[in-house]
Amino acid sequence: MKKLLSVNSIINGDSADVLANFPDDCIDLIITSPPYADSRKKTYGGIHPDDYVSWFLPISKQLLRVLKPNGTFVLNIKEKVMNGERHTYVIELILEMRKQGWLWTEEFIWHKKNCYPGKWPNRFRDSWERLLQFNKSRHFKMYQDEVMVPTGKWAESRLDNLSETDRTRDESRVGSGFGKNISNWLDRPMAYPTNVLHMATECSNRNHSAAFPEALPEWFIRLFTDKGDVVLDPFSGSGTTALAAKKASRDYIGVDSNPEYCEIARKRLGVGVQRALI
Amino acid sequence: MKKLLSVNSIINGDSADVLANFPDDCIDLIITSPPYADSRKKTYGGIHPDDYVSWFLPISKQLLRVLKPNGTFVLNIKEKVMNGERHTYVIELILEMRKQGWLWTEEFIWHKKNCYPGKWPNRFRDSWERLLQFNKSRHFKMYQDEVMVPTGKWAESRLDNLSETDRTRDESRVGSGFGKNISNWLDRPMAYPTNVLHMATECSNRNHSAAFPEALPEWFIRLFTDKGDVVLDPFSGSGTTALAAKKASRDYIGVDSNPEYCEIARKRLGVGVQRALI
DNA sequence: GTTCCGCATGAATCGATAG
DNA sequence: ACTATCGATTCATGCGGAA
Repeated sequence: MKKLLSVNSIINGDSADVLANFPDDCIDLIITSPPYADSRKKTYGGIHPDDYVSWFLPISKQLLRVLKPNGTFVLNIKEKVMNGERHTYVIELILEMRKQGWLWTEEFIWHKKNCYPGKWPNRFRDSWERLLQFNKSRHFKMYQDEVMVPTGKWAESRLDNLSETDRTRDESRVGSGFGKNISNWLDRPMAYPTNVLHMATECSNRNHSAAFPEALPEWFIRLFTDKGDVVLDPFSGSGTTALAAKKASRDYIGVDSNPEYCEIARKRLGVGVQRALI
Repeated sequence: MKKLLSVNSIINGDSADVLANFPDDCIDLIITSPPYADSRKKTYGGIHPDDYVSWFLPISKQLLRVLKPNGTFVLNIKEKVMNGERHTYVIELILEMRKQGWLWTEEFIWHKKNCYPGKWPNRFRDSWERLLQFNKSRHFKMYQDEVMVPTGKWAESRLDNLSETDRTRDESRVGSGFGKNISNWLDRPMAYPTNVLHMATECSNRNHSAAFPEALPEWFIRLFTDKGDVVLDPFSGSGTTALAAKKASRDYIGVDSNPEYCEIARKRLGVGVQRALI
């Protein structure tokens, strides 16, 4: 039976099941922030940390199958604290995914500049998350020029004509790799970024829990795909990844088990249900 | 046989052997940056990544024994790239150390603002390292007030008259949590830091190559110890940890297998060989 | 005394070449 | 085939000398 791929749509269903109907090697970039262990119970059912790896492995197996050989999988994840310790399910997951055939190419750090407030006697606020990069082969697409940033303070301090306000505003843009007035940068020296991304979390009070800021998938989409490529988010939630893909003229596929989230995502994307054959 | 502890000294020898002669529960804080896998071949012999875990476990076993129940172990480490992938020895080490009885309390990120330059087709510059916090029990000493930092907005609003150079210097102090002119901060709002530390590596030191900047051990020493406590670095190298401990009025013990590094460290510390019984 | 600029210096990584 | 060595690439920082 010929398998079908629904492009530019948000599909309601369990990721493992939905992905099983996708053909092989059809996705250019997977970027997702899966439900964290034992959190968001109301919407996803709450996977216990001890069960997290065995829950995720069937999905990552499908992801490996549907990803093109030169594609990339970016997994946003962070381990919970349990009994005063960081749980080990994330690092166990890395080891198990490598056994499935994934290459663990890199670990980016997402530094959340405005992380959740709070105070505990034995731990500071958690202001970073992992962005694990997995690949199917060592030869994957990467367009580094798309995410270049202005050089650091060393160079900026020698640009006398900039006002302090301008400089501050520009610095805040450095993290995302691109602002709305890129023209300001055209005459500035540019450098390649590092594997630490400085991005503030979006604290919008929508009906859904915002997993990550739009700038995050946008950055990886520009880095790892061409226009017209297919971007998949197997836990699309409110559709941030899909929206970033659409804005960047990429095709998107979102999958989520929660029908209400799917509706919210479709509204944000301004689409009904479209189907296309490949 | 009663075991002896040499306080305020740099001991030349293999860590596992030297530590075996320490009494139980005598160290308040261990902070170290062990030789990274397959690097610094000339001075340490170069441990192959595949052998790293089995090489380190006997040492971590001794460290667990000599650490006080309310003490802390901070391990600075980062995995190498091998065959296009991040090697897994660090995350395997975490799992194995937990089997030894260590609690993996937290993972701090050291964001190296001035990381090594370079360009590759499939990877950006690596600008962060892990600072793994291990403990013997859930009830460890922690003095959060000692590392509070000024809140973010002050630079823009209150210090407009400062030159860019001055401001840059002040900002660089923020990462360490304390500068030489703390008086400047006294009237500013202070906040607790997060688990991301922004520190530049010290790159222009002539005689010795320090693994990490002095501000790094200084920060953890203030956070996890009282004055008079004993700080151990089982891979002391040029003695940066010991120097930070001495400046903070803590006792120190450094161990290094390289006699020349031991001499450099002793010179920096301004000591010969002192022995003290406990 | 400031400010500005030049320069050396890194816990790096890849791909090609040589044994 | 598999390992060891080498050249090319690249940029934030702090120091020292100059304006």
